[in-house]
Amino acid sequence: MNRNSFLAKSCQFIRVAALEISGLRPGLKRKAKTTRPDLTKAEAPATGPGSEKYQRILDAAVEVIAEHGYFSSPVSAIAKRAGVADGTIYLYFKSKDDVLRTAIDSTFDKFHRQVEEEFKTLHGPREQLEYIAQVHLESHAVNRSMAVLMQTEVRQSAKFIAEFSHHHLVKYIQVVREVVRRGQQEGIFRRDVSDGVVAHCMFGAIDELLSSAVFTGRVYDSKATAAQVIDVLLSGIQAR
Amino acid sequence: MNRNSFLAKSCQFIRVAALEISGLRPGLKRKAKTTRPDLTKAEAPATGPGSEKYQRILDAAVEVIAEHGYFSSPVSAIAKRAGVADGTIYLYFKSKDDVLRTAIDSTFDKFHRQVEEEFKTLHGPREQLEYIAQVHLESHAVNRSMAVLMQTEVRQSAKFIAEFSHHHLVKYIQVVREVVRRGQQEGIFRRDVSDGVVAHCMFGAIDELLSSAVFTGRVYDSKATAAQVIDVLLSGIQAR
DNA sequence: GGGGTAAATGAATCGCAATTCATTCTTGGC
DNA sequence: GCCAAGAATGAATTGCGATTCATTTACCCC
Repeated sequence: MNRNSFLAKSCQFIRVAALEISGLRPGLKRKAKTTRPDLTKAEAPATGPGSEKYQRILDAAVEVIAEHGYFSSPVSAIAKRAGVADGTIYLYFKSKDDVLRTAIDSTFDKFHRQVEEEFKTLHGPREQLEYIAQVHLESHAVNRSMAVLMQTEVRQSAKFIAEFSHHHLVKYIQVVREVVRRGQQEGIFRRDVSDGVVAHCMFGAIDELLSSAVFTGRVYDSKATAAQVIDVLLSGIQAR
Repeated sequence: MNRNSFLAKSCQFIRVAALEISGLRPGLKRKAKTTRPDLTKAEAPATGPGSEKYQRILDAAVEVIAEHGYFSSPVSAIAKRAGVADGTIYLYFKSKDDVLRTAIDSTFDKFHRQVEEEFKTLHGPREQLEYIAQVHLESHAVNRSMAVLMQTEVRQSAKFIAEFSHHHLVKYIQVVREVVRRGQQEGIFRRDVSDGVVAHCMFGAIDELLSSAVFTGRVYDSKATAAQVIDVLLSGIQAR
């Protein structure tokens, strides 16, 4: 058996077909004529991180890789889904690795920025933990493909993924630990359990809920579920 | 960059060298002469699941895949680690997939048998949950490579892995849910949280602790950690 | 010690897929 | 309309790696 025989080979034509119809395939696009002239590298450069094609490739990569996994997703499949030629991807990214890395990085960055922003107005350990849990659980609804990717590829042992994505996870845990520690100092959380253990428990519990939702395709009410998880966890760690 | 450039190419010679020295390499083995005659297919058939070589290949596969990941582990690397020729692997297994599948299956089976056995004498929801948590956390110490494998490959999106390993996870969750439900009926656990949410939280929390231990290489006291996790969880779900 | 059987070997096959690059298209200025 | 310059293309290159199979080796029985 060769290594791709377990790949579902279909399903991709749908989106490509959609692109064809909407006239976004290169060589067919005509309507974009007005978008470039008026903004001179201030907004959307032709090439580079800001361009529309750059984003399209990233999105396509996330979708394809979520469906088939990194190693079972040929660059050609990503290119096809994005509606560009294989070689075009290398005008925007250094390598196949680089596409995945970029996608994951930007998602984590967005998460951290969001949390950081909210923390400015949201004090109180309990509320902060609730907020994190909720955003984490909501990621499913925000971008299902990305959620799948996070559940599957981020834990890969492939060195290049493991190394850089580890930083992001550590950062998440770090944030939760600090909140927990502060709660302990303020006397609202019990002090006889390690903040590290609590942080990992929280991350793990939420991640597993998300994971199960992702794999079974089940949909849930992220607010209600987050509330339950946090309720159990906080009841478990509140000072008596 | 080609797809294996991130592979560490070394480290493998150590075990192979050990095999060479101990004379286990085929063509060098002489001492095994007495082991076969006296047991006529009752104990260790030459080929087949019981044989020593079969097990050696499985172990080698687990180690190599834990180090490099499934898709970055050529069959030739597994063969080398096991001290057999590439082709030999296909005398014992249908394909590369089959080797991994077998390894994972047997580990899960062992876990479930162990839990089932212990449940015969261990009644009481609290004790049962504690036991599961402990065995789960101990898996790290029992076989580190296998623990790494479980953390990395089982969650792969590669269809052939996802499909069959999903059953095992579902079974784990099922067992925990039943214990929780019984606890709720007996009135020791609160009834306003879903048994499913609790089960996923427990699995997720433990799995994440394990995962972090596996990735950071940190060692911990599995009994003490299990106690903390279960303490938090049970405090969180105990009836008030 | 010879012959048959089973096990093991590893070089050769065959197909796939990352990356490159010579060629073609597009565009904006003249 | 014509001409660079920059984008985009996709066929060709290249190398890897799963699997096969003709050949070799080990072992047993007579």
